[in-house]
Amino acid sequence: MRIGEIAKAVGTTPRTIRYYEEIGLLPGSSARPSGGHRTYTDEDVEQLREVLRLKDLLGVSLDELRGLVADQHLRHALRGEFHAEETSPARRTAILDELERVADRQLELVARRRGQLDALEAELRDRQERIAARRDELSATPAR
Amino acid sequence: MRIGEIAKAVGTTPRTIRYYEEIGLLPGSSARPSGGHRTYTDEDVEQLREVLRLKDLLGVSLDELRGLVADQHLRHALRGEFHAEETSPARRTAILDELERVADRQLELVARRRGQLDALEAELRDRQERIAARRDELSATPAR
DNA sequence: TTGCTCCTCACGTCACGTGAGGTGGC
DNA sequence: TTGCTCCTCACGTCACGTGAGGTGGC
Repeated sequence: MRIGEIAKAVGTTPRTIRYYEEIGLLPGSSARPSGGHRTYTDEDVEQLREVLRLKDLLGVSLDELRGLVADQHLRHALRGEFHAEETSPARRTAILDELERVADRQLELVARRRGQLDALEAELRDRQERIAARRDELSATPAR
Repeated sequence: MRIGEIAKAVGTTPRTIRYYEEIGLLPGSSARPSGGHRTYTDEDVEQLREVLRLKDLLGVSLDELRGLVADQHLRHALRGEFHAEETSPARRTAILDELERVADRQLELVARRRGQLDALEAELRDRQERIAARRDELSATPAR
C-alpha cells in the first residue's frame, strides 16, 4: 500500500504523513531506499487512523500525540506477544494488565472531553427551554 | 477591563485577542485612540468565552469560527431588543424564533461531535470488556 | 518616580499546503 | 510510451509566540 492510498484510507494527505515521519511521530517506512516509495501495511492503516481520530477528537498537539502513538504501538506489540505460541500464562496475565492500563488512559482522556461537551450541550438545552418558557409567557398575555 | 484581564478571564493570551481583532474576527475595541489601550466590557468577556469554548470543543478553523461569532453577536443583539420597552409582542415572538434557530445550530454542531466521542468511548469500553474476557479464560485454564 | 501593563512592529514557530522539477511502477 | 503516483527540496500560510523598544495609567 502506497502513501496516497493510506492517506485516503485514514482521511488525511500524503504531505501530513510525510511530515509526521519527518518529526519522528511515525516510525518511517522501514528499509526504504532513499528516494524510493514508502509502503504501508493494513496494520499501519489501523494504527494511524486511531491516532488521527484521537488527535481530532481530543484536540491535542503533535507533541502530546506522541504519547498516544506510543500507546498504540505498545498495544499492537502486546497483542502480538499475547497471541504467540511460546508466551506463558503468567506473561499473558501481565500483558492483559498492561493492555488494560493503556485502555484506561485513553478512556480517561475521552471521558474528560465528553464531560466538557456534555456541559456545553446541557447549557444549550437550558437555553432552549428558557426560550420556550418566554414563548409561553407571550402567548399567555395576548397583545392588547 | 483591559486586555490582560479579559485574556486571563477567558483563558487565552493578549496576543491571541489582538490577532483575532487583526483578522476581523473580533470587532476591535471601539473608539480607541490609536496606540491607546483596548478596553472590554463584561459582555465582551461572556461572548469571547463562549466562542473560544466552541472553538476548542468543536475543533473549527478561525474561518468557520466567524459564523459562530456572528451567531453570538446576533444572540446578544436579539436579547437586547427583546427586553426593550418598545418592542411589540409580535416582534418578540419573531425574536424568540430566531434565538431558537441559533441555539439549534449550535446544538447540532455539539451533538455531532458528541456522537463521534460516544462512538470512540464505546469502542474503548468494548476493548476493555474483551480484555476482561481474556482474563477470565486465562484463570479458567490454569497453567499446566 | 517606580512598577506594572499596555502599545506596535516584526521575526520565529508549529503544522502543514503548494508548487517545481524529477523519478518509479502498472 | 503514456499516465499516474511517487520522490525531495523549498517557499507559503495559518494561528499564534516571543522579544524589541516605547508609551500610558494607578
